Amino acid sequence: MFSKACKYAINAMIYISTLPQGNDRVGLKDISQAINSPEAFTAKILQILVKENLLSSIKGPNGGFEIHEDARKTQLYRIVQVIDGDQIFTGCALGLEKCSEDHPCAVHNKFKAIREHLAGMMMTTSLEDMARGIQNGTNFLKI
Amino acid sequence: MFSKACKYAINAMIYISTLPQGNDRVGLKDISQAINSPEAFTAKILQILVKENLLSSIKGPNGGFEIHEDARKTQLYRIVQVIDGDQIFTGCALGLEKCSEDHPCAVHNKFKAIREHLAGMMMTTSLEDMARGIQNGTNFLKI
DNA sequence: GATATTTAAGATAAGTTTGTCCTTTATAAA
DNA sequence: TTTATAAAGGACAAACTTATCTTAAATATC
Repeated sequence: MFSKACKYAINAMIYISTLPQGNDRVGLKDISQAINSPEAFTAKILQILVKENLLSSIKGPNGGFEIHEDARKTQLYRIVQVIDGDQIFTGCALGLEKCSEDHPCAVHNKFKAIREHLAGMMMTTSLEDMARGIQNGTNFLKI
Repeated sequence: MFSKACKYAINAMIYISTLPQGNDRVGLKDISQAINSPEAFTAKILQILVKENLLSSIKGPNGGFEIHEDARKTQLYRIVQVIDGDQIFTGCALGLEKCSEDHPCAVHNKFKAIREHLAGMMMTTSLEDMARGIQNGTNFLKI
């Protein structure tokens, strides 16, 4: 469904969103430990998120990553879009280059519903929402 | 969502299912042309489907691939399972090794619905069903 | 039985994703 | 101003997927 990079991105962003605002600066090491991901690879992914302004970073001692108030409202849809592209939301399930209502692949209609279900859910789910489940111990970021 | 191998497998199986029963033997060349796929790679995928008895093959002159009556009732679910495994139907969306009701990932519940939607659809859709859309020109296998 | 045809199987190559390592840049603190 | 720390960036390596090529095996036709 999602690439590993994308899974790391989502978990990392949710993790940072669980930290108290204003006191949420956290280093790479902590992040990759919290989500059980390879450190250097995670760094690359965070770089992309920083460039896309979904996350901010501070270099130097006591540096790290922070996620600001607005960014905590980021939808999961946006993270997938930035890391994996939106192929999963818009692409043809059977790989036809030009799959459309006028020229539908074999499963076009059946998949439309699923894609819409997925996109809708991802579009209406924010980091904030997900962070809540982690904070109260209902949901988990690793193992 | 699905690997290329899996997309080729589904399209190939649907294509063979569109041919009239009893007169449905078709060669690799025709298949890969009908679904616009690389010939040698398609051959590898068909080999797997033959081994799994979803398809039968005949070597030699006038050889090719055939799909028997029962096999036309094969569900798309089965093809995905054979080519990609059932990770997509059962695996954790965020990559947790042990994601479950008791130890759910951040999106566990929201994804459950989508996975069930997908699995249900794939489980209730057969090659036969899809072949009909191709036969009457409503749906397409390439471009 | 010899020949031609077609799938099976194995080796290998190309491309992509995942992962690591090393150097550079920024910056806080001494 | 120097030093230490942490992210950024580039190069490279490993693993996996996709794709190709060559040889082997099976079989229909002559």
